[in-house]
Parts: sequence; C-alpha cells; structure tokens
Amino acid sequence: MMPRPDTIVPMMASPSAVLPADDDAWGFEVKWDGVRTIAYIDDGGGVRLSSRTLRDVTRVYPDVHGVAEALRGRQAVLDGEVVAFDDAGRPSFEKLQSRMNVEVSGVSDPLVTGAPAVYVLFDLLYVDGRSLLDATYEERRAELDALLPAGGGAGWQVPAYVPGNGAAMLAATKAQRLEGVIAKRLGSRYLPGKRGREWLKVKNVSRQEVVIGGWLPGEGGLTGTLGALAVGVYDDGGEFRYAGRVGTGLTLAERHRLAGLLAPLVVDVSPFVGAQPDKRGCVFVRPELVCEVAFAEWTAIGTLRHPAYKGLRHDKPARNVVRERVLLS
DNA sequence: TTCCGACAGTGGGGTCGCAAT
DNA sequence: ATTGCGACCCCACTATCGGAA
Repeated sequence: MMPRPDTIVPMMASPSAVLPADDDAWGFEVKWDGVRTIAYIDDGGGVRLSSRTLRDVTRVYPDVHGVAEALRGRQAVLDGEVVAFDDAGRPSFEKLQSRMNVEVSGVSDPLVTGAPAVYVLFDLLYVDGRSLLDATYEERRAELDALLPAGGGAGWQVPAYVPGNGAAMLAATKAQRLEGVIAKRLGSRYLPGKRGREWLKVKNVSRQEVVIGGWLPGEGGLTGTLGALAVGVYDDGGEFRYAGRVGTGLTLAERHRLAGLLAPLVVDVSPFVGAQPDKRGCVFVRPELVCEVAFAEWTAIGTLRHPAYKGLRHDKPARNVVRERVLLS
C-alpha cells in the first residue's frame, strides 16, 4: 500500500516534425489545446487540481470536479488537459485564457466567463494504493478506461487512444483543425517531469508569407541588434494590415543580416493601416521584404499565434501577400 | 565521438492585478 | 485614467554544456 502522491510534475512530449516510422510501436492521441492539469482525488471525493508548474488550480476549474464523483470513493491521480470548447465544438485556448488567472480573487465562474471547461483525461498515475508510474502506457490506459465510463460525464471525457496508424490520426486532426497528435511509445513508463522521446508531439503547423513592416530592437543579450519583426499582410481592400511580431526562429547571423537589409527601407510613418504594433520603439520600414513564417493559427484579432521565422522569400512581390484562406475539405 | 536532454535566454499572443505615472 | 510591469498560461526557437549512448 503506497500513499497517494501529491506532487507529480507531468511528463512532457518532445516536439517532432514527423510521425515515428515504426507506427505499430506507438499509440496516438489527439493533442488538446488547453492547460495541462493533474488531479488528485481522495477517497472522500475531494479534488485538488495542479498545474504543470505545481500551481494549485483547484478553484480555477470547479466545473471539472465532477470526475471525482465518477470515481465513487476510489483514490486516484489523473493526468489530462483542461480544455474550453468554442461554439463550433473545437478546443479554444483563447476561451480558456479569460479564466485561467483566477487566483486569490475567488472561484472562477463558467457562467460569467461563458467558457465551461472540460477535463480531457489521458493517463492514470495512481489508484487505490498502487502507483502506476512503472506500468506501461497501455496498462495505464486500460486501467483508466476501466476506472471511468467511456462516455465521459459532466465536465470530463476520456477519449480513446489509437494504436498504430498515426498518419490517419494526424490527417483527421488536420481536417478538424485540431492542434495535432501526441505519439506515445507502447511499453513506456511514466517519467514525471521528463521530456524524452517516449512521447512525441506532432503539430499541424501552417505556413504563410508575410511582409516586414518594421522591426523592434532586441533586449538583454540581443541589445544592439534586431529583436523581432513587425509583419503584415494585405487585405481584400489592398490595405496593409498588422499581423503580429515574429521574434523567434532567427539566428544571430540572420538578425544581423536582416538589420542590414532593412536599414535602407526605414520610414518615419507606420505602413500599417489600423491596428499597430502595441510595443513602442518599433522602427518602421517600407513594406518590401517578404518572409515566410510557420504558425499555429490566426488569433481572433488577426495576429499570428506562435509565429516562427522561416526565411526570406524573394520570389513574390510584397503587394501580392495576402492572408491565405484555410481550405476545408 | 556523437547525440540527447536540461537550462538559460531570447522572442510571440494573451489575461489579470497592482503600482507608477 | 492610462500605462507599464510581473505573474501566469500556452508556446518556438537558439545556443550551450555535461553526460549518456
């Protein structure tokens, strides 16, 4: 009989550009776009929720506490993602953001925020005096599925994992505009706090050409060189619209090279029509240089989420750079 | 010897609370 | 009243280093 642990740092996935080749040795799950959360359930039905950094978020998501009742007096430690869904039924990190900072001020109220949270469960780390950290992935999944009814309940779900056939899984997530898949090696143990090769995240990333309309000086170790690019795209009316800043994906050499290329293009007046880069100190340039960025999605206000620089493009006139339509097939 | 994983440090879009302006 | 800042979430990425493979 082992006492229930109460401070498990979640195991993490390493990013990967491609699916693992030995398909059959892996299980695949949807990658949910929310906040990672460990739940500690005691035999009296008490719930404590803990974030990835061990912050107590019990009161932030009261709408997922219902999972304790489904356990009917059993002690458990569960691992999963707290997710908010939009009106179309897709996970919406933006909807979660408005309620994830509730701390001392009280209990987060889903009725007020309009974004009910759902606990999407994908691992079982402890149950009734037994630690499952050394059990295999499929053993833990089997126990999780046996512990909780497959259909889920109020405020929680247990989506199935799929052994093998990762390509089909990834294609399905892409068609549904989900974030991507997590591949977990069959037979692997749960290693708290580790980010190894046993879990891989393969994300659906988009690419987009954007026009550089300014740049921001670097800070700290990047003082004296280029910190980030302010970029934009042309809208249907031919107006140049701000689309966010891109400050990652650049080597030191590329920062210097871009600074040199942009210097002769500097202008006094912002080329962006309407919304502007909100950080002061932006040096504006004539919108002539085109670069390619990888990004997760467009935000509600038309900026890039998780943008990363991928290189300059010389094969397309800046004026032809527009926001690419997402084709749904 | 090579490579992996952990760390630190830059950069991004957000929200919230609080202090300075 | 506005602005800026830090603390939190999510993250991409570069650069470095020690130890495992």
